Amino acid sequence: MAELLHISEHRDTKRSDAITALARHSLFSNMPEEIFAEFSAAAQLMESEKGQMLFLQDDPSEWFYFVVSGWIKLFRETVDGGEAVLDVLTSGHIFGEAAILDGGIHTLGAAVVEKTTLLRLPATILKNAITKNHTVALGMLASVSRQRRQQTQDIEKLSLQNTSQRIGCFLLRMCKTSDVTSAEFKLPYDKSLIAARLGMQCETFSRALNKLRKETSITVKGSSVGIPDVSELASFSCSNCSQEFPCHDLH
Amino acid sequence: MAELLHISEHRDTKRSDAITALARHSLFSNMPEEIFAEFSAAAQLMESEKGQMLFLQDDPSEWFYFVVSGWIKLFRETVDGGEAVLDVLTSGHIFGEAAILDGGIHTLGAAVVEKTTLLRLPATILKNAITKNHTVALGMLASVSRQRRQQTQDIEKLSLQNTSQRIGCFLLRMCKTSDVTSAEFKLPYDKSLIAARLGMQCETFSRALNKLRKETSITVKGSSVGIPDVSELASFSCSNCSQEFPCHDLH
DNA sequence: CGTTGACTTGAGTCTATTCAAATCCTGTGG
DNA sequence: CCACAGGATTTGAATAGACTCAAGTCAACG
Repeated sequence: MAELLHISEHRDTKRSDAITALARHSLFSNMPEEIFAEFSAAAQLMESEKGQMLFLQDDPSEWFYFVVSGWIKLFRETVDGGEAVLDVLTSGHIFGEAAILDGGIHTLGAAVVEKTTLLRLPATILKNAITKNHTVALGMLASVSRQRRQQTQDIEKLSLQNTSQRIGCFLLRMCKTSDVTSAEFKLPYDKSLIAARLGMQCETFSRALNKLRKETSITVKGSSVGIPDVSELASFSCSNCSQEFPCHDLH
Repeated sequence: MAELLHISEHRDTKRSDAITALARHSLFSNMPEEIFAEFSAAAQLMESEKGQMLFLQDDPSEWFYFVVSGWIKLFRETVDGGEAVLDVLTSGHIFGEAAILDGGIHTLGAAVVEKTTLLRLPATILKNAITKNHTVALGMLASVSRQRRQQTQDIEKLSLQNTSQRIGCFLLRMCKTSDVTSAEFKLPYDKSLIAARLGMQCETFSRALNKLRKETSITVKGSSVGIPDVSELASFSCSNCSQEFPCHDLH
């Protein structure tokens, strides 16, 4: 029993840490305490393994989720097997909440990309909170607006940039601050998933990354990327962007 | 003076008709009367000619607009001359309002596509109304959500459908009701603009439309389109869609 | 050490683009 | 009412970009 107790204590710690993180999310941070308490009481900590489907497009929405750690992809699947990856999310982001505004039906599917810890929250609480409380409605409005801006950018990029440029912009978004001149980092998830997120095949990704390596001074070794001259990469990638570097990450 | 008076009376009639139409828009229809009165008092009737720019991307947002009649395109322009058309709007739609949620800066440009009558409304009134009034905030939330759904669909289509299929879906959306078996109509605006809206060149549009004509039973003569068998066109176009026909028009 | 999955490379193909030229349409001035 | 200029649309030819399928390489893991 001691062992179980210990595990349970550990789990409780994890859960309360997760709720602390949840409280920092912009949708929750301005929320009246008594409403946040509802979410906090109902939140369920979940550990999910790679490949698990959390919901599918057209499912009725019962829950929405907060990512504590790990990676989640949002996607749409077509009748004949195609898949479009609309977004890939990690710690600090919520997903599935938009269904509340879409007639209670998910417009995207969500799947676990690698071992992920989530908080699962009842959609009804959020739905009621939006209806009842002005502050929550404004928070939701800000959240949906951010998504709209992000999608606007994605459409622009799909329409106007070639594959190398899209990869270049993706790499630039990995550079945390906007005023760095050089950067080194690891790719956040599999190349094949990055390819899907950018709307290309993985073979095309591989070749386009090679082209980017030839035409700029970036280095790539496995998942390690070096960008010795950020502005050089920006001028290669963003000539077909409407925005100056940096293409802010709009999450 | 009689003539002037007559014109002025005519103009007043047009303006009040426009305001009646405005009142039917979902953002305004549930609004408290006293708030709607503010919009109604401030609304300015505008006649705009083809080519006029209403605002550009990155402009500070002072106004938003309601389309009384005509056509408006929303677009982004890149550094080196490319343009992505994000949407094309007509009677009954508003645009430019999203800037209120984007830091007061327009994320898209707006241009008149053909002679258009607009109501111009001060952004500050809407901004204040959203802040002050819960119902207005909920209306705005519904409006932004609709845009988000629409963009999600656009991204899916850009990622997964070829040019002929995208045109096919566009034609299907022209069929007003979802249960028709056949339809005849005129294209709503220039083919070159449809091409841009669907993310392709006009030459490509022309060829892809020919292909669609060869592979389905649709007829095209100038801007007149006949669809003798809607379900046939749907099965050609929507095999790469995640949704069953009809791809609802989400405006 | 072999297996598995991720990634890369090669070859061929297809789709959409570019540039150029022809054709169609429409509004306008005569 | 007609001829015509200018824009819209179509067509042709060549090209470029991305995709598919197949094969090979690499690295992690049991």
